[in-house]
Amino acid sequence: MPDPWDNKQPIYKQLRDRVADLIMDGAIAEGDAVPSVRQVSAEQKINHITVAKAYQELVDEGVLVMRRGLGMFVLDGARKKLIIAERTKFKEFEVPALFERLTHLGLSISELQAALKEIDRTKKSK
Amino acid sequence: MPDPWDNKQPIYKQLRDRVADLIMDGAIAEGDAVPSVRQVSAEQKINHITVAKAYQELVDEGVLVMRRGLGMFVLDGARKKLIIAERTKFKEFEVPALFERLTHLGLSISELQAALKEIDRTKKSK
DNA sequence: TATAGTGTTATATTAAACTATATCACTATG
DNA sequence: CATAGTGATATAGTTTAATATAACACTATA
Repeated sequence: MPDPWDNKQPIYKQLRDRVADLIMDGAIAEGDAVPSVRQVSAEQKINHITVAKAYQELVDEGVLVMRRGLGMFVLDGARKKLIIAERTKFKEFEVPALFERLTHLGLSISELQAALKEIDRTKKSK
Repeated sequence: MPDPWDNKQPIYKQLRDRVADLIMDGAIAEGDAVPSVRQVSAEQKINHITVAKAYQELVDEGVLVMRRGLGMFVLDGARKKLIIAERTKFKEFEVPALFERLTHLGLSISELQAALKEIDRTKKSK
């Protein structure tokens, strides 16, 4: 398997997004510890400072809290908070950008809808 | 007005996308010259090498051609070629990523559709 | 009280993107 | 043929991201 990182965004940003997704999905529950900096660093073969930088972003967002000597933990209420914040980002920036993209490509909203439903069917049937 | 560049992608990539959009929209017609490297460099206050790098990508894609001493020109058939290539990128990569994004945010395809139509109505009524 | 596991900090190095300045080769036009 | 407008090239410097290596401070536990 090739590296799971693309070069369109810094690794620490991608890692932050990944952890945020896991929290929003409930795969990492509130109160739980997030995988340790050293563990992620070793498993993903990336520098521990890169991992710490990703976690620090989530600390700044009020999603994670650091307990000295213990690790980083998901705060209570973090899941809802994250989803609200990400939905706002989505509607404010990503949806308008998507609309522009459709316009330039000469594609309709219906065509996008069809493509999304196609993926939905594919996922459900496995 | 702040800088029209975001920091999520290198400037030369963003510039390449902008020019590609102009060509797909027909704002720059086939056979026309694209704004000169020096002109863009001066207007946007970015280095000329950054501009040349953006244009070079479009040359490599078979969209632009360089005529020594004259400038860079949009090739015949480039518009259609670009639209086909960009639509492929869209369906192969962007739509699946969008589907995942919706899943993580707990949003439905219908909700996205509604948000897009809202933008559509806003744009049409101006 | 060692030991191992947390996150943090410090130093040095590499690579990519971007910048500033200057110069070169080619083309059309006065 | 001089001039101004093309893109390309060369040199050197800054910034950001990421790396490698080492050491530090704190916490739980054997």
